[in-house]
Amino acid sequence: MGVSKQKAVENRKAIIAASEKLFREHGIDGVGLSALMKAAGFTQGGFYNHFESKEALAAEVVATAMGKANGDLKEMIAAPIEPDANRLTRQVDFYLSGAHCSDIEQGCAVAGLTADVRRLGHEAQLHFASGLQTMFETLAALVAEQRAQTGDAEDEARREAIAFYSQMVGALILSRAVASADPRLGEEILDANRQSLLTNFAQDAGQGER
Amino acid sequence: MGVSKQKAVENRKAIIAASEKLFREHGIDGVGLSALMKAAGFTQGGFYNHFESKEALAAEVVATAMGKANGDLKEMIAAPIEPDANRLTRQVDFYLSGAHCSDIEQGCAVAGLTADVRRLGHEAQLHFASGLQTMFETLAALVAEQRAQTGDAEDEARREAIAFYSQMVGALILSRAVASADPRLGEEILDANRQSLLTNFAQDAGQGER
DNA sequence: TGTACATCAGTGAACGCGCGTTCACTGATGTAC
DNA sequence: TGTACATCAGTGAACGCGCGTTCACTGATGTAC
Repeated sequence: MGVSKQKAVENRKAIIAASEKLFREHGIDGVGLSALMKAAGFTQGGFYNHFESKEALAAEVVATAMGKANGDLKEMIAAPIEPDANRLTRQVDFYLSGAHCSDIEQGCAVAGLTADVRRLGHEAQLHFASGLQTMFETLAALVAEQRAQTGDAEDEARREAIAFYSQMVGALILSRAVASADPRLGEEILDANRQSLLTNFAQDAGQGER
Repeated sequence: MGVSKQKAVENRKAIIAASEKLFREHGIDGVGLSALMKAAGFTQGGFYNHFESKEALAAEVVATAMGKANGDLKEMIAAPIEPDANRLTRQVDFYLSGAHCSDIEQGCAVAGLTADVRRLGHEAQLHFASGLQTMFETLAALVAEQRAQTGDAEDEARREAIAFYSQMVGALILSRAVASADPRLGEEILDANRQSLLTNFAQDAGQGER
């Protein structure tokens, strides 16, 4: 009831943030507007002061989630690292850790949203696709750097980056799908993929492709 | 209005079959019972003659879908093959084909259901996990056969099978997620993974895995 | 084999409920003079 | 700087709608005699 413009902008962000968590956990069809608004600390009627529809909110949620994921990745890459450490290895270890796997609300946005994106509106799908492009570009640079021989095979680096990321996402999603019914299998999936990824991408610097 | 027992059993199966397609396409929260029954050729009231609840139906759908997927895979493996052909290669080519990618309703049940399983009831999750176990076992045998040296490294074959399948599923799901918004990216994801999988799993028979 | 009756798959209307969305109302914020 | 008024974020009740589920009813199937 009477709120400064600045506060209104903050509140809008709070709705998006709360929605992202709930969407990831329960799916977009799995939460109602009243639950979203309540989680953000408001009553449901105010929703339409900020968004045109639930679908419009979903599009913004996807956009900010992808932006954040890309930001996090770039930050991690920019951070200093011990000279003999391997960034891809570190990325694998983090991504396929039990902690990341069980933290659906705050973990990787791609893994948390991929399954639902297909059923969202066009705008949300565009944001997702463009966010994924950025992610592949960042990872491709990382792979190229890892391979030392930067110049020659940019396409190859991108292909590897895509395959690398696809496997990570697949592993995480499968592991989460069985985590409750068969926790041991869930961990086994993470372990097997960690080992495979390290062997195929992170360690054999530029050796065995093709 | 009076139906033989045999016909009733058939009708029940028809409901499960129709539900599987609709669940995969729209998610379990995305279709109502009236749509499910209508797709199977009935009116909605009859649903509870066959199932205790929507959740119970979902559990049966997951069970039959996983059973069918495992049956298909085993059948494919049992089929004769030219002496120099590679079953894993053939599997990759099929799985990551554009046709399979766009056929969500009839394609791989795991890829079509994985994302929703986490939000289903316990029974459905159990069926999914046990179906996935079977799939891994079948694939591990295939990998072991491929590696020629069957005896020594059963664990290794299973690990590779899990990683192999995780990457395939991840690729398919990511590709589907962007297929509408960015079809070229969707195809690129399939291509990059196909190449990666062939390099890492199907071709270098028993060479580079520790 | 024929008749009488119980069963139960399928129908279609109805139930309460929560959904996404709309609306009249409020009052502090921000603006005009 | 002070006063008067428009704005608009937030409230809470209401809307129609489709959901999952229930129910009385139907009539061919299957059973008992």
